[in-house]
Amino acid sequence: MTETTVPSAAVQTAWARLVRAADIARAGIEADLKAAGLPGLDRYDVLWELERAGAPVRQGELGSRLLLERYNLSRRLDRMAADGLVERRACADDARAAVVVLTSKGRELRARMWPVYAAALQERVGDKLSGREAAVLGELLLKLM
Amino acid sequence: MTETTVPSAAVQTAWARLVRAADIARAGIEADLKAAGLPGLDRYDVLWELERAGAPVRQGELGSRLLLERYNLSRRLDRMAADGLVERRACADDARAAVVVLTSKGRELRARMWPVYAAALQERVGDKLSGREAAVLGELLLKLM
DNA sequence: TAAGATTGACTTTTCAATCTTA
DNA sequence: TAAGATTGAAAAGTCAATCTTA
Repeated sequence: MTETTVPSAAVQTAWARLVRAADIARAGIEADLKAAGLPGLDRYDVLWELERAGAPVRQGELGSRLLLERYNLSRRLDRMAADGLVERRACADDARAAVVVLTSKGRELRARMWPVYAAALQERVGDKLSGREAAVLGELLLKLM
Repeated sequence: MTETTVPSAAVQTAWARLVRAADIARAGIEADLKAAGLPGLDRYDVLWELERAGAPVRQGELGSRLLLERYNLSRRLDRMAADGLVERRACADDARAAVVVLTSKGRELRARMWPVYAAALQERVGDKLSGREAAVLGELLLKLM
C-alpha cells in the first residue's frame, strides 16, 4: 500500500503555529533592536555564544552551536571582524582551524543590546505566558530537538 | 529607577527552544524536499495559501497572510510566475492592486510536494509528540500570536 | 583521503526611491 | 497625500570548487 502517512490535525496546527509564533516574536524583537539603532539577532547570537564561552571558540564549534553552515558563518565573521566585534586567531591545536574571540567592542555591544532584547522578549513572549505555561512550552519544545 | 525587566529563566529557555526547534524541524523538512528534487517551504506556503483560498487573492492580502514584506513577495511572485506556478492579474476593484492565482502547474506541484512535506513533518514533529502534547503545544503557541 | 575553512559565481533579501491610481 | 506595488543598488545567503593541513 502506498498510503501516505499524514500528520494529525493537531500536529499540523502545532507546526503552523510554531513557525508563525517564532516569526512574529522574532520580527517584533528585530524591529525593537533596529529602532534602537542596534544590530539584529544574528549578530547577538554570535556575540552571546562567545561571551558565555568565556574563551576562544573554534569556528566549527561555533557554527554547530548556532546551527550555521560553514560558509555562512565564515562570511558573517568576516563582517563582524571588519566591524571590530570579534577577532579570528590561529588555533594552537590544529593549524587548519581558526578560533574566534570576542573583542571589548563586541562585549560592549552585546551589553548594550541585551536590555533592549530583554524588554522586547518580555513583551512578546514573557507577558503572554504564565510561569507554568512558559515551563510547559519549554518542555514540549525540548522534545522536538 | 531604570531597573531592566529581564524575562524569567523559563521564558528565556522557552524562547531559545522555540527558535531552535523551529530551525531544526524546518532544516530537516527542507532537506527532504530538496532530496526529492522539490522546491522549498517558501514556495509551498505561497502555493498552499492560494490553493486553500480557492480564488484569486490580492497580493497585499497574500503578503499579510504569509507575513512577507511587500518587496519580498513581489520578487518571489516574479520568480514563481516565471516558472509558471502562479499568474498575476489586474484587480477589478482597485487598479493599483494586483491579484494572484494558482496555475494548474502550480496546483500540480503543490500536490507533488505535500506527500514529501507530510512525511517529513510527521518524522520531525509528529513522531516526537503524543496527540495530547501536540494539542497543548498548539494551545500555548497560540497565546504568542 | 578527509577535515577546517575560504572564495567566486549566483540567488535571494533588504532598503530606499519610484511609479501609478485612490 | 496615501496605498499598492515595483525596482535599482547594496547586503546577505547558497552552492560548488578550492586551498591548506591532519
